[in-house]
Amino acid sequence: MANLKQLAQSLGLSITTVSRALDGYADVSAATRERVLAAAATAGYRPNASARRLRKQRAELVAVTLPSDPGHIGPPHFLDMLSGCAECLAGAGLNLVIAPVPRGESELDLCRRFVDGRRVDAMLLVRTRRHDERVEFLQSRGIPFVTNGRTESAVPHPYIDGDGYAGFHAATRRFQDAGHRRIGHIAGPQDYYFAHARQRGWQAAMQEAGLGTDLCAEAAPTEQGGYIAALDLLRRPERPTALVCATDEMAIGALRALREVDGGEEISIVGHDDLPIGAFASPSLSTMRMTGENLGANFASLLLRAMAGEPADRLQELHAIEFVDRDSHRRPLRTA
Amino acid sequence: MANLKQLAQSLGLSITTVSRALDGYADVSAATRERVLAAAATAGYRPNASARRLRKQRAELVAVTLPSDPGHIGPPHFLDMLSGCAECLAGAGLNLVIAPVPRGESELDLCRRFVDGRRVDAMLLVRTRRHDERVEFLQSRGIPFVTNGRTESAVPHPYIDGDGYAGFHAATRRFQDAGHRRIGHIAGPQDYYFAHARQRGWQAAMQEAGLGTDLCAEAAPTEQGGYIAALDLLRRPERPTALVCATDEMAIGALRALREVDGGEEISIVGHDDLPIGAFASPSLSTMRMTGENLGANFASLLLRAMAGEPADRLQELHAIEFVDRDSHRRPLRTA
DNA sequence: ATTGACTCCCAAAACGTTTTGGAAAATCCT
DNA sequence: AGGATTTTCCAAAACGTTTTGGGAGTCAAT
Repeated sequence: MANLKQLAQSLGLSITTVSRALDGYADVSAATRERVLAAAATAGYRPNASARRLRKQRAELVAVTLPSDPGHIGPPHFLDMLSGCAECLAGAGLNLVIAPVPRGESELDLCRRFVDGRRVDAMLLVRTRRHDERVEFLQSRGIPFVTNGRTESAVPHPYIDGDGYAGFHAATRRFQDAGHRRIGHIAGPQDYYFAHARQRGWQAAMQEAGLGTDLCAEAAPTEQGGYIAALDLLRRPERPTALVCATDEMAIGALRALREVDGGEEISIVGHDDLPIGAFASPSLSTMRMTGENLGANFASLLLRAMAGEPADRLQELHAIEFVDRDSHRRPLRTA
Repeated sequence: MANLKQLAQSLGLSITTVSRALDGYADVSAATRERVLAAAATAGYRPNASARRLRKQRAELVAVTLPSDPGHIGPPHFLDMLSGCAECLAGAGLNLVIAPVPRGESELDLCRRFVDGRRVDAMLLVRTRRHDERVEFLQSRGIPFVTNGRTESAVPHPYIDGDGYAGFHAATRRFQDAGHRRIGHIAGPQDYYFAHARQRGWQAAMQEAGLGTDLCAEAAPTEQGGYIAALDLLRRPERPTALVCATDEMAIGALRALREVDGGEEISIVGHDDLPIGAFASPSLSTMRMTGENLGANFASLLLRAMAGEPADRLQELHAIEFVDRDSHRRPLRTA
């Protein structure tokens, strides 16, 4: 309610002493500290955030930019991740602001506004592109940041990511072991790193097995995109017997295509992300997920370490992918 | 890059004049304004946010509390709403911080921290409860806020909400008109206002038609909750022929139950929220949605008006619900 | 009595902006 | 020419905190 001056006045102490008492400095006697603490509690005193920020030259804020490009803002569990992240940051006195890109402005402009206006102490980047200009900008400014997803940047930066290449390689291999030879890939936009890595994983596994890599369709990372891409693949002369989809959302769209096309229910399919809703799809969606608990908290603690000055190359976490087996990946393969 | 003092020095002007030139005051000559603007542009000057906030006694921040209760944080499209909201607020110079409730702390404590520490100028509340202590607290502090969802608070407060009562009443009526008599309701937690309103809508329609209201099951507002509730209703001796579900997520869970139970595919079902994924469910999910474009922007502009001092009773928006017809609500009714 | 160490406290500066309350210079009106 | 008015600028205060650089006292050792 009140400010430091009033509190000090009511106690007959100086502002300095009250401030230091509250901050637990040693050069305040135990007796006065008690007195100050009690008075602060009954007055409901909270230091004015703006004043502290100005004095300490720290905004106590972290921004995460939200892409607003392709209809969808990101996977549905994305907010859970942000929430876990914000909670962890709050433990360090930092608040998380979400910064969607306004129309007519680029993601880069947005970063510039936040960084150059000293509105934030650090940034979080999600949905990284293979070549991401935001990364270059933040590196040039020397402001701490962590990305969720890698980039092809020449100079290393902190990131946390799942090993999509290995995951999709393994998933494709698994289909091959089950006897599939025509394994299709429903890919996300290839300028996103995650989409490209997943496609490369599928591609490599096919090539290693001496199989063709033309059963591939790229689309928006949404249910609608997956639906369209699946229809495309199903209409080809050599129709796939199994589908590896870049995301669960795309896989769920593809599932509808499979239901609508004759013989579609014989086609196996697997997604990625482990959306809760996948368990309730028809058939229930087999998928994969990044290992590890609480991605959000992990993301946050990487950022805290980056802010503490730890070098980038020690702040790169690549997590293994694990399978979540349900029904959709093992539909009876009709041996043609 | 630089600050006002350096900029002024390099121009041979006073801090005052530079500041006023940048803010477009009339008492600075056109010539000097040009000069200042040019210098500021090349220097990449952005006013220090903390300093301005301290001086203007405004945090330029708005917080939205995120409930972290029942596994799910909210419907999947929730982040889209927040994003639209944040974008609109940014147009007014306000940033949106997301504030998940840390474990061991109540939503009320969280509000207190933000409000009493002057960390925010206003608050947004979502997932309101019928009796919501956050509302009472914010009212007692006199800080502007808007809720997404109504409450049963005695004193009026700004809100934006869909007319769930009318929507569920109409949906139930519709089933009755199609010949259904045993219409079940899958309800959300009744301490949430939205869940209670929707249940009351169903209940009223049933009573008006002289039908019983015992085909009701309450569960968590998730796919899993809907699944469990549906199984419960399907096991009853007098099984429902149609289901009205509080949310699309619950409806999607219920769809799985219908697939697993004999004769389940004869049961009609409708949800609420118009999740994109509903179009890809099997069968495609009929649903309903609040009318109006861009809920988030609407939410934000209500808040801006509240901050401008407009009285609460002029800031209450109740939007009609419209049907989104797909396949699930008109499955052939076997006339028993 | 002086020195040194230690304890407890405080005045004042600083953070970078916005705003108040003029002051000087130029212009206009009789 | 002299007053009134307008134009253009600025010094200084204020916002509320943290931190710097001591300043009194007290106590023990010299």
